[in-house]
Amino acid sequence: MPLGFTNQQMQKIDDVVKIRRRIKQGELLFGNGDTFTSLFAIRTGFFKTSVSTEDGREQVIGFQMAGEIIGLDGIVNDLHSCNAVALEDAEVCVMPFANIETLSREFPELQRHIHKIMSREIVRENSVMMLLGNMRAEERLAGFLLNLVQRLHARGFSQSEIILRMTREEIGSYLGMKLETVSRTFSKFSDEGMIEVKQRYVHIIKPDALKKIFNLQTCD
Amino acid sequence: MPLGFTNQQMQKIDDVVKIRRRIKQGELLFGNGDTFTSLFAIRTGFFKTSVSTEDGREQVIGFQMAGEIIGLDGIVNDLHSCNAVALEDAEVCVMPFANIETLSREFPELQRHIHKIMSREIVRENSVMMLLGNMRAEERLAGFLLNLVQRLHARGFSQSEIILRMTREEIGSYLGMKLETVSRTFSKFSDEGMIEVKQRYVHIIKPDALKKIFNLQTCD
DNA sequence: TATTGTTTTTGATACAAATCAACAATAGTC
DNA sequence: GACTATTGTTGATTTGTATCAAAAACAATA
Repeated sequence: MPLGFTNQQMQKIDDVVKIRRRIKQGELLFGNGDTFTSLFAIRTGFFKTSVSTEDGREQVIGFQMAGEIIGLDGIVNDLHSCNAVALEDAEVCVMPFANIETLSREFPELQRHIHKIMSREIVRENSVMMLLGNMRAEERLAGFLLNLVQRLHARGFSQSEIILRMTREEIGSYLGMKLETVSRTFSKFSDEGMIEVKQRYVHIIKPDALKKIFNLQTCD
Repeated sequence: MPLGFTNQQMQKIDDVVKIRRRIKQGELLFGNGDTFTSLFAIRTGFFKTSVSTEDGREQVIGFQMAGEIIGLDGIVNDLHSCNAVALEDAEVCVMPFANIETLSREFPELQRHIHKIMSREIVRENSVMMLLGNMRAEERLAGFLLNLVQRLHARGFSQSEIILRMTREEIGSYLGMKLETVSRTFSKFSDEGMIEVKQRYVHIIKPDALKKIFNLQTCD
């Protein structure tokens, strides 16, 4: 949340954010078709969001962690159009969107904040489209790992070690590849000494090598 | 624009929208790194938006037509992170975002409208991610054609005939495939009597067959 | 009308990733 | 601890799309 509010203002904002909800691992926070009333701010835990085709194929559209906002998809039609599943026990703030709108008419800083959150999500999805449309398996996985550590590091976790919260299949769905390819690519990075992998544990030994794969795959 | 405003309100809103700008075919409306000040409402013409990797690969992230809003990517960092190029001579309304924010604090309907526009873009990108991550060339092209006629039809154009504004290469970039594959897939649809193609002209003869390819590729 | 450049189509071949399959490692349960 | 289900790894093979290449269609310009 942005700073620069008076105590009275903070009180009003706190009121919007006071309802909490706990979600157990594997549970659905909201699903495709659910009526939309609230955005959710993740306090603790880890989520995946996904959409599905009629014939049952799932596309993971994002992995979200503490401090991130989910549910923005529901605003346009007052219905959610994706599923949000907790990948570990989680707690969220339930923020009724009507209240957010009212408050953000009162507080320009909050209004600006909401706009930035939505714009950030659009920009994020743009780069996922680049990843899915133009990159090869190694580039995708390198980009995925770099993005994940960067976000975890920003939250005070290690710069080089990750415990993955998702399966190979979920990573594959997000990256547009099959779980076997994810596994093989992990093994390849490991064989080349760039990372150390033991199931869900990943240690990034040569971040620069990953960066090189990610953004200049053609050179060198 | 939504209805339900008084004359005085409409006047204020009109003021935000009164600056026009003409963009010739091939010209850039805004580019990656440009400072963001305004959203653009397309009055006439057709745009593509795209992002690029350092090594020069381009990913088309959308094709936009009259009535659609572009520039939302710029809000988060006050910098544009994609390029918007006119694919035919175009005219846009330049809408300074600071004014939009001020006005939308005053008019809840406008505020709601802005939120819906951003949410709609997020939902659109979700379905593009599904397309890029999970679908095969035929499904992608079928989906692309159906989406395009649907949007054109909503604007009063034919339900079955399209003049494409973009090259095979641009379609391919959007759909995550090479121009040759786009061309071959067009030819395949044509051979099967589902569409008639002559360069940029496309006549959709069997929309149901395309729909079948698009959403139940595995069945049948 | 001829000329040049761009876009599109089509064919032959190569390759990255999918698929099919078997097994290993781990987690969860009785 | 044994047993089952889930998840992950690795190998062999297939396949869809990319790549390379050439020609055809079309657009722009002289």
